[in-house]
Order: sequence, then structure tokens, then C-alpha cells
Amino acid sequence: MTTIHDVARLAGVSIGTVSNVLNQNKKVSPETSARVTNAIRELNYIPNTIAQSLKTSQNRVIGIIAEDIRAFSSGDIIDGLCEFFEKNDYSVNLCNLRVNNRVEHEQAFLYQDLEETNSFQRSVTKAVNLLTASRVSGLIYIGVHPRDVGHILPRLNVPVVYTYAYTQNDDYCVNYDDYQGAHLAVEQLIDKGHSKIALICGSIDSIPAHKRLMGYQNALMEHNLPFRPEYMRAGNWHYMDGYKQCLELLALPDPPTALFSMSDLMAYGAINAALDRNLRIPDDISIHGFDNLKHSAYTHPALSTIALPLWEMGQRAARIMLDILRGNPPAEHGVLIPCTSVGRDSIREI
Amino acid sequence: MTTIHDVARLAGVSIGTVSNVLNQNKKVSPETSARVTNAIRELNYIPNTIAQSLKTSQNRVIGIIAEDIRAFSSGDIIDGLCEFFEKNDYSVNLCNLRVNNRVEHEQAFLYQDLEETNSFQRSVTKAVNLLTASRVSGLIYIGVHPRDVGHILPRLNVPVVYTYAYTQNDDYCVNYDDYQGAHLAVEQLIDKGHSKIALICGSIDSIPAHKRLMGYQNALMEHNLPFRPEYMRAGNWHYMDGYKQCLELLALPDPPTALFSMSDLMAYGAINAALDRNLRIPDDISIHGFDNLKHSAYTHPALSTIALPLWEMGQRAARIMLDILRGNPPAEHGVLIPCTSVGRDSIREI
DNA sequence: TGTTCATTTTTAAACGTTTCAATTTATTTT
DNA sequence: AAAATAAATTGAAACGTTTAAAAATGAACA
Repeated sequence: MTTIHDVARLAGVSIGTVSNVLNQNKKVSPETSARVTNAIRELNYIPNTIAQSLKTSQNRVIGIIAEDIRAFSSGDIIDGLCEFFEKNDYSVNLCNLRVNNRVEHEQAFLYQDLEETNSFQRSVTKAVNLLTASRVSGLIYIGVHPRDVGHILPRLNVPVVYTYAYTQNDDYCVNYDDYQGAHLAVEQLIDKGHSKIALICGSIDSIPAHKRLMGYQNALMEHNLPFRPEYMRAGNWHYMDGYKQCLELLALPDPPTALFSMSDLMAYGAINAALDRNLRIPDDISIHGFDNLKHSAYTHPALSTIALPLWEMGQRAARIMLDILRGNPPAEHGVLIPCTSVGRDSIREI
Repeated sequence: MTTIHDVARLAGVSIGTVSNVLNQNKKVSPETSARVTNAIRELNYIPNTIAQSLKTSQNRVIGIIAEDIRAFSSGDIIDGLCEFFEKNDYSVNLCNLRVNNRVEHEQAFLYQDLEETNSFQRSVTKAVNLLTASRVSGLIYIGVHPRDVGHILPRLNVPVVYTYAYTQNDDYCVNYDDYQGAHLAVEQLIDKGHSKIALICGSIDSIPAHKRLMGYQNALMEHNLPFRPEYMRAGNWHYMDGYKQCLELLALPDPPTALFSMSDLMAYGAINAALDRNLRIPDDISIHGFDNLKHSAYTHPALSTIALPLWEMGQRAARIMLDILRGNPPAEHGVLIPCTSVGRDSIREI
């Protein structure tokens, strides 16, 4: 590997001068500068960032801890992050906690089993130690359990930006707007003339489900539509919840004409339930999802849904991180990016 | 940040001794060792990998270049990679080329426009330079265009392992077995008694499509079934290809009883085409996919398909990389991991 | 008690940069 | 032409480790 010494020797100058043209911080005469530049090009010299980091004691690397890189949302968020960081000459050190593959961890959250929770926290600690050892400049956390890592990440002693969750306190946090997204979905249905709009909930003790419920209720209220408890159905984000609840809704004496599912996955269940009942969508019932999974364009019929601004969240989180690192910490700590509506074939005018 | 000097001072020894207990390479007396260990714990000391890397001139970091982290396959592969590397105390530096978001690049491959191809290659070069600067120990490439980067990656002068593609030459490469997967899919149909099995192809000039075609043809041949040209339909991996070709197949004077689609996406098209014709699956036609996209469990009916060993590919690629780095380069350069069959509801006994 | 050897510990030089004080060179002023 | 100033360049010390060689310590032996 060629070093700054090789360049200096070839250009006939000292290494200090080479460093100066590299960092163009001091006045170097044009001729010298040209000589050095040529030498750099000739030797294909690329400065060793490890040595730079050691000297300047700052590393142009951002750590990313993702709860589950296989989650549908992770790819887009990470892409948004990477693109922004890459443009600003930062590189990215990725750690995956793979929470969803840890049976123990699922149980931990269900049963509040402290010992098992520690298995998750151990893996977070391991990631944090790794990133500490490599002296990253900042940390992005992607996942829905910021509370469970909130006491571990600060040990790193670098700025932290959370995304894909809500945080309390004054943490920096970028998320999509659950309330606005749900509100928007219901308004799409109201705009098409629906007044009997059912709801299939995600697990109701979660923050997103709660916010989406508020969006649903307020949209109804603002349009003077009654909230009918028999139209609000419990669910847990999963396919089968949508399937079963849709069946029950259709069997109601006064069935709804439209259904808003808090997740696309449950909407798939609802669609298939209707199909199994030999009903037609949207003729017999309109169905609106939330998430805009990749495959929602290919359901039968294609699913109208709410798109999450995942890529934008990544970009925004990255921008906030760089602003902090540059000494311009944004005043606003919690950023909500609006969702958008994706109109397809599963809802109809009534 | 606490350094080795702080530890040495607290333990009352020299930094060399601290280093020796850290790397447990030289004989250190038990008492001294204990004193140092206590000091380390007390100060929460974590060695600075940057300084270690500089001194030893080896960096426990692996670069990953992904053509498209948003592709359905990337998450699983990267998870497999990360888990293996993490277990072996390597960290991971991720670069995303986002090929599929580059309109120019798509065109480049379609029209062989050299100038535009350079846009892709420029971004590869940028990634390689970044990884060169940070002196990564190895490089994993995830993507289907290894030929287009084959002359750029070696500049890094570290071991390269390709995955999710086939390479020529003697590059290390881990992939799933297209031939075996397709063969397995067709055999599933034959086992159920089908003899009139149609095929919807992916873009036929691609290597995967070619291998899958061989699998289809050989499976038929081995079971003494005729290859019927009218059953073989052109496609380009996309939803609409499956939709249109399925319609045409169903309109044939002697329509097939089963259909093997080279991708799940095209299988979705085929399913929806049948649904639009008011046909029932699998009663009227059995449909078998390839890819096992996440959504394939939720189509109507749930799609029987071929699962790709993506996570295993990541693990294997990582293992090969570590073997190379440890000086035990595997003899075998091209590794094919078998696909598995995922039986669901879209095929039936005949 | 001094010598020899084995064991443990320390010393100091690297690794490839940045940075600032010190020096050299060039330019201006008197 | 000498002195004063400005501009460009160099030298050397850091950054936090590892590691070989050197030194110190302790045990065994004559």
C-alpha cells in the first residue's frame, strides 16, 4: 500500500506538504500542489482513513443498529440512510439485532420476563461495544423498541437518532405519521361516499395502533359519521386476524361497505376472506390497507393503501445526524413525516 | 475516552503488559493479569480498534457491496452474512449501489450504451475507493452483475466473494441452484400426476432463466413427458408477463393442467388472470412459483413455490471469506446451495 | 555469594496520518 | 544592499496500539 511518504518522495516534498494539499487547508504554491497531485495520481494513492481517524480522533463512520434487517421497512430506510451518508463521505457500519428471529425475545416482551429481556439487551450491548471499539461518530437506531435500548445506547457517547418508532424524552427521532396516515385512509373511503367503515386494529396496546385508531375516529367525527363499536375489531397485525374479522364483519346484520385495515397483511386476510365467501372486491366491500407492502400492487384486486415514507425517514435521520455532527443540532427533536395515499382497485365509489 | 495508558497507570504496570494481557499472547503472571483485568473493568476500557488496525495493518471489517439492498433477497443474505461475521468479531461496512433506482443503468444494460454503463461503474468505483480508504479485510458482492464489476473489485486487493450470481473464472461464488430448484418444482407437479405442464420463462437470455429452463426440460424428459413448445411462454420476470401468458395458455385448445412460473411475481399474475377468468386454483389449473417471496403465503390460494436458501448463502459466503482470511482458502470456488420446495395450496393432485 | 538461566516486565520504535512551531525562501520596504 | 515582512515548506511530535528487543527480577546451582 502506498503511503503519504511515497507520495512525498516522488513529489520531492515533505509529508506535511502532501497532507496540506490533501486537506487544502494551508496555502500551498500552485506548482508544488500540481507536483503533489500528479504524484498522487501516478501512485494511485488513497489516504489511509485508519491513520486519519487515529490522528484526528474522529471516524467518518456511522453505526446503524437495526432490530431486524429482514423487516419489510428496513431496506428502504437503510437505503435512505446510506445514500445520504455516502454523499457526505461517511461510511456505514451495520449491526443487525434480528429480534424477530429470537423466540426468547418475543416471549420477553409478551411476558415481561426480565431474564429473557436480557438476552435482547445483551445483543444490543454487544453491538454497542463493537461500535464503541471502532469509535463511530454517530448511531442510528432502527426499530420499535427504543425504550429497551435507551439506557444502553448513550454509553457510546455519540449522537443517537432513532427512527421507525416514537421516543419519549428529548431524543432525536424520525418517524412516519401514524395518525395522519390513518386519517388519510379513512378520508379516502369517506370521499368515495362510504359511511359504514369498519376497522381492523393492530395490537391495541401499541403506540402505532393507538394513533391510527385516533386517526380513524377523528376522521369519522370530522365528517359527522357515528363511531360504531361493532365495526371496530381487534387484531394483532397478522394475516389471520384480518381474515377472521372480515368474515365476522360480513356476517353482521348491517355489514360495513368499507373496511380499513391497520396493516396490509391483515388486509390480505380480509381480501381472501371475501374471496372465500365468493364476494367481489370492491363491489361487495371496499378494503383499504396501511403499509404499502411491495406486493400490495399484486393482490386481487390491487390494494389501495397508505405508503410509509421509509426512504425519506432514512434521509431525514441521516440529515439530522450530520447536522448534529457539524454542530448545528436541529431544534426540533421529534420529526413526523406524512404518509401518502396509494389509490388502487380495492375501493370503489358508493 | 480511556486508553491503554490509563489502564496501565491504574494497574501500576507498563502499557506493554496491558497489551499482553489483552492479547494473552505472552506469559503474564496471574497476579499482574488480575490487577490489569480489574483496572480494565473498573475503567470500562474498550481498546481502540482504530489504533489496533493501524499498528497491525489489518482491519476486522468486511465490506459488503449490494447492488440493491431493497431487493427481496438482500435482507436475508445480509442477515446471514452479518450473523456469521458478528460471531467472529468482524464488523460490516455496507455500500448500496441501488442499481434498480438508476434509470440510466437499466438503459445501459438494455441498450449496451457504454457511456451509461460507466455511471454504474463509477458508483462501484466510488464504493471500492471508500472501502480501500478504510482498508477493509475482505469484500462481499451481492448482485447479478459480477461481470460488470469484475475488473474493478480486484483493485481493492483483498479477497472477494460473490453471491447471488454466477461468476466465470475462478472467483469465489455462492449461489442457489437454479437448475435443481426448477427441476424440483416440476417434479412436484409431476408427482401430483400432471403431464401437461406449461412454463412461463424469465428473460431467456439471463443465466438463471436458462438454467431453470434446463431443469424444466430435464424433469419432463426424465419422466418421459413430451416437451410441448406451445406450453413454453416467454416472459421477463414481471407480473404482467405471468398475467398475459396465463390467459393465452388457458385459451389453448388443449390447455395445460399445471403451470410452472419462473418467478413468484409472474405466478401472481397467473393467479390473478385465472381469477379474472372466474377459474378456480388449483381446481382448474395448478400454479407453481419460484422465489418464495414473503407474500406468497398470502396469495389466494397460497402459492406453492421454491424457496431460495438466501440466509444460508450469506452464511456460506461469510464462512468462505473467513476461511480465506485465515489462510485456509477452500478448494471449491463455486458453491451451489440447493433450493427447497414449499408446498402450499396452489397445486393439486390430478 | 556470585553466576547462570528462566520468567516476567519495561522500553521504545513503529503504523500513517495531522498539525503547529520552526525554518527556509521569496518579496517588499527602507 | 540590508532589513523587515510575508509566504511556503519542513520537522517533529502526537494519536493509541503492538511487538521485538532490552532490562529487571527471581530461582536454581556451583
